[in-house]
Amino acid sequence: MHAREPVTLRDVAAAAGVHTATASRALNPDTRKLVNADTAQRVLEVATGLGYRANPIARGLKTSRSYTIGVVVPDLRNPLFPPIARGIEERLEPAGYTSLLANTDNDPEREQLSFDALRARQVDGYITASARRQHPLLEELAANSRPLVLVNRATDDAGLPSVVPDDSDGMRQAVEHVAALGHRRVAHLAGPFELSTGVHRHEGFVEGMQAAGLQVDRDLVVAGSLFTEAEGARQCRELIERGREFTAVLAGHDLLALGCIDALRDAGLDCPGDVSVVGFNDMDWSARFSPPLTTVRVPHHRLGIAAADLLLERLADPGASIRHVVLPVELVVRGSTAPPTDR
Amino acid sequence: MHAREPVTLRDVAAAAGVHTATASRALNPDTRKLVNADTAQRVLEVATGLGYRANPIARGLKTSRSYTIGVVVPDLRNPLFPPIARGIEERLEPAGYTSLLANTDNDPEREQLSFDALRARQVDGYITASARRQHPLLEELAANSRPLVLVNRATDDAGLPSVVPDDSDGMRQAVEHVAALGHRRVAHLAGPFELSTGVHRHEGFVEGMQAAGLQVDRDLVVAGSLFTEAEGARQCRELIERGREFTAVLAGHDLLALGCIDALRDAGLDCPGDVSVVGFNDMDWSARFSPPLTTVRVPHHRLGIAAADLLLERLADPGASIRHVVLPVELVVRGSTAPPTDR
DNA sequence: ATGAAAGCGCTAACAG
DNA sequence: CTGTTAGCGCTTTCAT
Repeated sequence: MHAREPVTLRDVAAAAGVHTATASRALNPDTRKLVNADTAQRVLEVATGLGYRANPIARGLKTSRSYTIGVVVPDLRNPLFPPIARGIEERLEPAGYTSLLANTDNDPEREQLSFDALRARQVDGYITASARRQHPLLEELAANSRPLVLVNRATDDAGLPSVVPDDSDGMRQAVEHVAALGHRRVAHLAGPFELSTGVHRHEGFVEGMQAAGLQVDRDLVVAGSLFTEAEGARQCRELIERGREFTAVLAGHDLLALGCIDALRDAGLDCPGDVSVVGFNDMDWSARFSPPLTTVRVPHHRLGIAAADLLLERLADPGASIRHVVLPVELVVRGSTAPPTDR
Repeated sequence: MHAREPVTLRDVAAAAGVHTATASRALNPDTRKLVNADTAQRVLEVATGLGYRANPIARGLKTSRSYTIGVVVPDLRNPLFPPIARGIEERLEPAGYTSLLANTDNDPEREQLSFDALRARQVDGYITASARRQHPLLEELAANSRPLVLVNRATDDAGLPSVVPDDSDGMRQAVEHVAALGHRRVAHLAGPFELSTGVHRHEGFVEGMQAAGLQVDRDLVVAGSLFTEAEGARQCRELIERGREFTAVLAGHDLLALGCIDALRDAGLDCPGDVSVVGFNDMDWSARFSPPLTTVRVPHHRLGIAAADLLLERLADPGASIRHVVLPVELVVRGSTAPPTDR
């Protein structure tokens, strides 16, 4: 049986024969010690008996805390983000926080809207995966209101705590792999340079090439503006049109790699027969693709957990020092890479 | 420039030289006509000038409306749900509602928790994709509180509005396809029978077989308990162990189909060479799998939009009749099906 | 048409 | 240890 009308603190207090303030204190673990153990016990029992459920709205009005965390992702359909969101949720729940998810669609206007909506709902903090390297909105947000943690992508300014994968190392591993296979003409399909993932993977590419004693040909680096299959295909077509020879392509994202493989096929080139392709992220099902994708595995779920940890830390102690966590990544070799062949 | 402290209604009223009540009326489109047009105009200008943003928490306390919709999904990593969530969001946003996403992980306990959290946050309505055929929790929720709309999965009881794909028709199309290819020994990997998607697809299988003049062999129907790759593999192994001959497998979900293809391969059977496999949902990237998956396309995004429409309808008129929307689905033939061969 | 005042459910001083 | 009082920001009577 359930009450039709929500039972309020007043109801509990009345039923327990105490004042609402006492009931409030008894119900709140932090203030429970202020009240007689017997009374507290009785209030608790009455509360559960009545099915009392604190109204967080009312509480928030008073405390200006909502026990809600705003999680902002650029696109839920990009397969990296669900596991990140899941990790965040998983870590936040036991701490008593609920997460409110918002999608920005990579659109600055919608992003502004999302943050506004979240702020209006008095979220206690934010975790966002939508950071660009220059991002005044985020800096302003962090300066003027609640704690903010960056996940997956970071800003150039180190003023915001962040949890990111070791992007440059991942790309270095990718270069090392194709270099070991014997590739010398290696191309790079870069992600957007206004994103940390875009630049850091590019840096890793350059460093890796140097470490392998290979030359970076600027004509074999194509900048991208999005992390989508269509963009990967476009970049690959551009690469082909430039007319420079290449036998391996290192993409800054699995979706870029998939689009690239399509464009290669359209141009009559086989992967990995003619060209090896490496992705980045190890998105779900990438082992099932044709060919199975060689890629750099990013621990998205753990990225989410670590970001939630950082936020919880700052929520507990807003003055805590700003930490930057970098999680290791690992190359997963599958079927889209092979030794180069003459063609 | 941004104010450090949020600007409140009081600030606006003071700046406009009116009482808070007047400011409130001017700001709310529904009550604006109660106030002098000039005054209203002035208040509006001052409000935007000051960057005023109504505190929905305070408003909700009074009106018990939060302009937030709770969206409950069983698992964000199941690739159907992000597009559904996206569709919901897309439709809700212009209507002034924000959606709060919660994951249940297919766990009734977490589901209870999610609904509690949502209810506590005074959401104005719910859309859930977590319905089981018998689901007292949902019925109670709908009876006692805010409007609730079911999406993708429905309850047996028609008391709750719902938007679902035409599951039985989809499976009928799948049977027709393999029958036309010449298959006669057709197996079915069913989804959980406590879900509408599970039973309806099974019903469609039986009907389709009859329509094609084919016999349903009970040994060729394997019940499942989850929509995961591991479960699909388990079902497929069970099917093989039963020792009955079959040349086609119709799975109740793409993930089941993927697991099935794995198990087939482990048993030395090729898809589609030895056995044809059809999935259900047309999840993202299913054209890229090896082999590309023949499957039934479900319009997930539109499912979400329609569900949001239904909810908006009930929010506007709680007495409106309960509607049940069924969206058409369409078979997409790719590489996992082929004519049967002797083996 | 607008101001005054009360109150949504809860918590935080402040007394006692 | 517990009751009293006030008030979070807003909406809604009720007056005027």
